[in-house]
Amino acid sequence: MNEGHLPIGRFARLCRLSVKQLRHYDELGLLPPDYVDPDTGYRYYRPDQARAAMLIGLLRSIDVPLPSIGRVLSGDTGALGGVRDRMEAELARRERNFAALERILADGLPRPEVTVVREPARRVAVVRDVATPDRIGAVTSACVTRLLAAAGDPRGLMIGLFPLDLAPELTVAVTVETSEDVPGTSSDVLPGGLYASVTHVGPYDQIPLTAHALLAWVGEHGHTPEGPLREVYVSNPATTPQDRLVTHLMIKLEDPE
Amino acid sequence: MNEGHLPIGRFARLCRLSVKQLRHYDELGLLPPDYVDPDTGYRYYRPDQARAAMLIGLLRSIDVPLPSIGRVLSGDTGALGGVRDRMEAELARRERNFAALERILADGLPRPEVTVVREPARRVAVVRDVATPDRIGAVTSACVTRLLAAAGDPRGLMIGLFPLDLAPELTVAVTVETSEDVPGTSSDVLPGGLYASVTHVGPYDQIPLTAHALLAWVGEHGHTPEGPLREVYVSNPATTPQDRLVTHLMIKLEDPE
DNA sequence: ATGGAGGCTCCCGCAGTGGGAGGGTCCACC
DNA sequence: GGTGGACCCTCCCACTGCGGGAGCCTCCAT
Repeated sequence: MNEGHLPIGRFARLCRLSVKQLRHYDELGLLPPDYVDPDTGYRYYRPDQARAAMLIGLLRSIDVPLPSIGRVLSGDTGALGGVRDRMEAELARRERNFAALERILADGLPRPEVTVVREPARRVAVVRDVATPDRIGAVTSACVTRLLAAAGDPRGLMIGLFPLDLAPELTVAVTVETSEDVPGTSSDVLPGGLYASVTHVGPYDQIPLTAHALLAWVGEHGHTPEGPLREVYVSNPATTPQDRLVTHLMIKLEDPE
Repeated sequence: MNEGHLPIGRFARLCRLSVKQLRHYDELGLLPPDYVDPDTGYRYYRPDQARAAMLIGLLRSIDVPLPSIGRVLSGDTGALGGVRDRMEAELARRERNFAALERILADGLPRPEVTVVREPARRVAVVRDVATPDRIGAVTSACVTRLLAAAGDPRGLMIGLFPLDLAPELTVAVTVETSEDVPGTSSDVLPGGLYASVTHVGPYDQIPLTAHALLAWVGEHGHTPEGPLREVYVSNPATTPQDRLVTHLMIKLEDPE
């Protein structure tokens, strides 16, 4: 221990962290003091450790978890990239949800018109994939692309199928009505019967809001939803502005005995 | 307890929350079940509670704290606005810090050129205000506006003063050199002496990054910073693109004996 | 009547601190 | 060479918003 050493409080002020934080980072091995007095336990830092401390502070300010910070500090150059990707996704999610909140503030809680319709059974070509809840949008559009590639120019509307349980892993499917087998897809029959249906107008990433309202309606009217949620993509997203995209959301009701 | 009642698991699936969450919200009084069996403790929900449950879910998805959600649910119409404001500030902060991270990814940790300069004492007109850490930017520009209004067209550069300790409440000041008293401002003398100085080029909200680097330099060179951080606003933000804004950051060093 | 799904309470754990108790140390000033 | 006050130490508890699991009870369809 020599001249330049700083006790923890002074060092904390220098790098604008709290004493508690520094002790915690020491415990985790993120930023061990240069010297610890074996008798008193006093921590002493070298001033040039401030740079690392400030990097920690910056990364913390964008909510990078401490273990990732550890990886960055120990020279894992790839770690920063991963951090950035996660940040980006997180920011996007925040913005989406923020938009939903704005919508609620403007229009109040959505209570869209729900109708009960009788749907025929439909023979469809299906493309499936497994997604995590935050990647539903991306995986679904990938499925759409694959289905379009396989089925060519479809006559009917495409219908997305999404499980009601938002499990950590869920299988999404995109279908289109067809009379014959389509290579590269599997075939299936969507059951007919009574469906509760609601029309969502607006961007796809605000569908959950309307879907929730539909589920609430189903509950309030004493029905039990059955099977996956259907999304019928009425508009062409390539030619329709986001605000005008029309999607029918439908959920099968239990058969009236 | 009657027909329409749902046990917790079914209700959870309906409104896409976990059983744990519902129990938690019950404990907090956010969403008490319609009926609790006094013998078994079983919770039973009315289907029309799903709408409230989904509102909770939506608000949680944007990280609104449960107590705030409670206020919204109990009809505090102002609460949603407050929520939105906090969300907005939070998003802005994230974006700022994200930009800082991008910068670091691109350029590496900043290690700008620090020089030691001798500054004369300056007689200045001062406008002060108290800010919270996240409102420093706004409060500072308000001070600038007030100072400009009081001092007219200043000859010298404006200098901002910011305490080094980032306390929850801090006093920021904006000054401009003057030879006579300026009504509507207080007068002060900025001490002369040796300063560590660094030039920050870029948006004002990335100043903390460079400021930290300056502090780190000061520490590494065995100095002790003294007094507030100075920011000398060299560019005119009205006519300079953000990326080219030049600001000198300076911190007084202890007097060499 | 029985089995399995689903419910209950209670306790522990997480991350990343803040707060505080209870006690030892350092240092500047007298 | 004291002494007071600032500073440091280690523990422990609290928070938020849940998830996991133990150990037990209840509901309902067969």
